[in-house]
Amino acid sequence: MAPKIRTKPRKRPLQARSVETVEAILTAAARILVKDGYDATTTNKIATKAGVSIGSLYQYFPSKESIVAALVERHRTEMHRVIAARLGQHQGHSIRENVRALLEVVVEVKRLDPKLHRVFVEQVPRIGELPAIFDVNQQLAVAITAVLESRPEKLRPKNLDLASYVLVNTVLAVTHAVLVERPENLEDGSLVEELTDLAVAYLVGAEH
Amino acid sequence: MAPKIRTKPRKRPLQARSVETVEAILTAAARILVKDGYDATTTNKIATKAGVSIGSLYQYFPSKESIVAALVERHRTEMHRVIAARLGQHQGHSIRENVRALLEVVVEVKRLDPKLHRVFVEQVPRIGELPAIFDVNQQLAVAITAVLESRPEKLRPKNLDLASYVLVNTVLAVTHAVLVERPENLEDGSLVEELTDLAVAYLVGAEH
Amino acid sequence: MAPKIRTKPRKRPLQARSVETVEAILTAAARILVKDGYDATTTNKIATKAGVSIGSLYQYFPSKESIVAALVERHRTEMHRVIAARLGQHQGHSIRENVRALLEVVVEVKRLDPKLHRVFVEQVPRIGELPAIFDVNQQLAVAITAVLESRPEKLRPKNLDLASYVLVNTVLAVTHAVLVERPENLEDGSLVEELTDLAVAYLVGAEH
Amino acid sequence: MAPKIRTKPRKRPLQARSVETVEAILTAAARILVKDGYDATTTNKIATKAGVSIGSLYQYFPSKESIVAALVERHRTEMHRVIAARLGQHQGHSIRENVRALLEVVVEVKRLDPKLHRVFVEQVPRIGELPAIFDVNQQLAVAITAVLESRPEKLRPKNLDLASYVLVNTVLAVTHAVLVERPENLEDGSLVEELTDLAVAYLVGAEH
DNA sequence: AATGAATGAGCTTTCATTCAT
DNA sequence: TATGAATGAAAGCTCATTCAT
Repeated sequence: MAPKIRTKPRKRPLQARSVETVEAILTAAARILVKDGYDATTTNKIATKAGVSIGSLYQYFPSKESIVAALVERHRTEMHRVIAARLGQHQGHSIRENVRALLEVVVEVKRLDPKLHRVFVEQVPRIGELPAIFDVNQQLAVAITAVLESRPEKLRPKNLDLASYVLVNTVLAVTHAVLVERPENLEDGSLVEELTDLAVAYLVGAEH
Repeated sequence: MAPKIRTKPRKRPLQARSVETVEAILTAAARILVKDGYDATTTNKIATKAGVSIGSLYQYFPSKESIVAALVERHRTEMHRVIAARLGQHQGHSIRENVRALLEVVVEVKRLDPKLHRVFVEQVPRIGELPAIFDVNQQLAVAITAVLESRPEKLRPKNLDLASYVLVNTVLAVTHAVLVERPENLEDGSLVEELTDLAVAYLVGAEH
Repeated sequence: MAPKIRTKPRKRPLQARSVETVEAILTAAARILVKDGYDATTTNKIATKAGVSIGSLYQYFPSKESIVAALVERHRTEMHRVIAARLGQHQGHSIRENVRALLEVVVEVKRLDPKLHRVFVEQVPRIGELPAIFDVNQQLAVAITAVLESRPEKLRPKNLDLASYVLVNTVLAVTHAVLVERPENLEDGSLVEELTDLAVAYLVGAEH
Repeated sequence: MAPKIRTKPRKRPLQARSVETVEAILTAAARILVKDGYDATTTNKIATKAGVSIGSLYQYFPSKESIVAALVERHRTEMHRVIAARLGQHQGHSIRENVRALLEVVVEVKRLDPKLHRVFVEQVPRIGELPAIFDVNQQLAVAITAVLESRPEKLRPKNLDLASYVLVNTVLAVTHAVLVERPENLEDGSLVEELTDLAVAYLVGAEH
C-alpha cells in the first residue's frame, strides 16, 4: 500500500461541540481522579464517564498524562485568577492586615477544589512537566516578599528571602493539613487567626 | 472487588542466607523507589536488581505493597530511634533551647534518608495500613505539647492543641521543602535558626 | 511477542466483527478444552488459537471461567433444544416405546459434542455456578417420572422417585461410558436396545 | 515444555522413620485433596501439613502426581482387598442372592473413603498412568460375567459382554450418585434393594 | 470526526521442583 | 538424610494506545 498522506490538518477544538467534548472529558477525569485516585483512573473510564468514545478522547488528548496536565493547568489558572484578583487590595494597611489578607487568599485558593488539589499534591507522579501547580508557591512567595520589602525597617528576619520561603511553605502546608484533617478549623476562621499570629509574631514581634 | 492486600511479611528468615536475601530485596526496592518512583517500581525490577529470583521475593513478601510497608516500617523505626535518643535531653533549659533541640531532632530525622522519605510522603498511595510513617507527626506533636504545657503561663496562643498542630506541620513541611529545594540551608544551620525564631516568636513573643 | 501477522483481512462491519471474535474464542476454547483438558487450557492458548489478542479475549470474557461457562451454557441450551423438540412426541404408545423414545433423546443429547460434554462432566471444577449442565438430569428425571406416573398401576417399583433417579443416572452414565469406550454400540443401536430392555424389565417386568 | 511426569515412587522406605514420613505425606495429601480439591493441593501444603520439609517430600515422591498416584494405588488395593474378600462367598445360591452380594461389595467399596474416591473420579486429571482405579470396573465386570455365565440358560440378554458392561456401569454410577447426592438411601439399604430389583429383572425377568 | 474493536507489553503472583547447606 | 532457600516458567489479567471502518 502506498503510504498514507495526511491531507487534513488536525482540527482544533474551536467549534462548540469540540469544546463540549473536551469539557466532558476533563469533568469526568476530575471526578474519577477524586473518587478513585490517580492509578485507578484509566482513560477508558474517563471516556465512558464522559460519554465519549476512547478514540475521540485520544483525538483531543495524546495521553493520559496530558489530561491530568490539562486539569492541573486549569486548576493553576483558577488559582492565579483568585490570587491576582485579591492581591494588592490591602496596600497601605497595617502589616497584620496585609498578612491576614494574604492568608485569606491562600485559604480561598486551597478551597477551590480541595479534593482535586489533594490528588494533585499527593498522588500525581512528579514526572514530566506536570506539577506546574507549584509555581503558585512562587507567586505567593513573591507577593509576600513584596509585602516584607515595603517595610524592611520594621522586620526581625535578616534574610528576607529565606523568611518568605519559610512563610510560604508554612502557610501552604498548614492550610493543606488542616483542610485534610481538621476542616472545621478552616470554616470557623481559627486557622487564619492562628497563622496570622504566627506570621506577624515572626515578622515583627508579638505585640502587633 | 479489591482483594485484601497483605502488608505483613510472609515468613521469617531463619538462615543467614535468607536474611541477606531480604536485605537485598529491601535495598533494591529502596533504590528503585527513589530512582523511578512508586508506580514504576515493579516486583520484577526489584528482584532483578536484588540479584534474586522473583520467586524468592514472593517467599518473603506476599505483595509489592508489603515490601514498601517493610521499608516504611524500617524507616519509621529509625526515626523513632532518633527521636527517642534525643528528646528529653534539654529538660530545664530555656524555651528557646528546648525548641531548638526539638528542631534539631526534626532535621536529623528528615535527613535519615531524605529521598526515600520523600517518596513515602509524596507517592506511596494512602491505602491500607501503609503510612505508619505519619505517627512521627503525632510523636512530635506530643513532645511539643509537653514543652508548651510545662510553661503555660508564658505562652501567647490560647488553643495549645491547635498551636502545636500548627507548629508540627510547619516544622515538618518547611524542613521537607528545604531538604528538597534548598539543602544548603539545612547544612549551614540557617533553617534551624529561622524556625527557632519563628516558633519562639509565635509561642512567647519576639524578645526571647 | 509474536509479530503481528495479518492472515485474514477483516472487512466486515463493526457489529459482525466482534461476533466473529467471540465465536473464534469459543471455538478455540472448545478445541483446546477437548485436546488438553481444563487445567491446561490457558487464556493465552485460547487467544492464540483464536487468532485474537489476549486483550480482545478479555474484552469479551472477564475470566477464564467465564469462557468455559459460556461454552457450558451454549451446550446446555443445545441439549434443552433437543430435549424439548423430542419429548412428548410418543404420548399414548406402549411403555416400551415411550422408554425407547426417551433413550433416543438421551443418546442424541450425549452426541451433541461428546468430547466437550465429557470435559464438562469430568474435568470442569465443581465450583461456582458453572455446571448448570446437570439440570439436564433433572429435566430427564421429570420426564421419566411423568411416564411412570401415567401408568402407576402397572409398575413394580414402589418408590417412583428413587426409581426414576436410578434410571436417569443409569441411562446417562451408561450412555456416557459407551460413548467414550465403545462408540460402536452407540452407532448400531444395540445400546438403546439393551437399555430399553433394562428399563422396561425394571419397570414392568421382562415380558413386555 | 512438559517433561515426563514420573508417577512411580522414587525410593523405598526401608527404615521405620521413612515409613512414617511416607505415611505422613500420604495422609496429609489425602486430607488436603478432600478439603481443597486437586488443583489447590500443592506440594508445599502437603509437606507442611505432614510436618516434613519440601525437600524430604521430594526424596520420597518425584512429583506431585506420584503422590496422588500412590494414594490412588493404595485406594485401589483396598478396593481389591474388599472385593477379593467378598466375592465367591455366595456361590451356589440363587441369582438374586448373588447379585445382591455383588452389590453389597460395590457399596462397601464405594464407602471406603467416599470423599477421596470422589476426588479421584471427578477431579484428578486423566493424564499419565494415573487412573488405575478404574480397573475395578474391569474386575467387577469379570465377576459379574462369571455369575452370568454360570447360568446362561436362564438369562434374557443375548450379548452377555454388553450386558455385564451395562450392569457394571449402572451399578457404579448410581452408587456414586447416591453417595454424593442421597447418602441416606445408601444407609437404609434401599439403594441395594432397588439395584437388585433392577439387575435381576434385567437379567432373568421380574418374577425372580 | 467519531467510533470502539483490537492490540500486546508488561504487571503481579503461584507453585512444582532443584540444590546448597 | 533432612532442610528450606532459591528458582523461573508460566499463569491470569490490565490498560494506554492504535487504527480500520
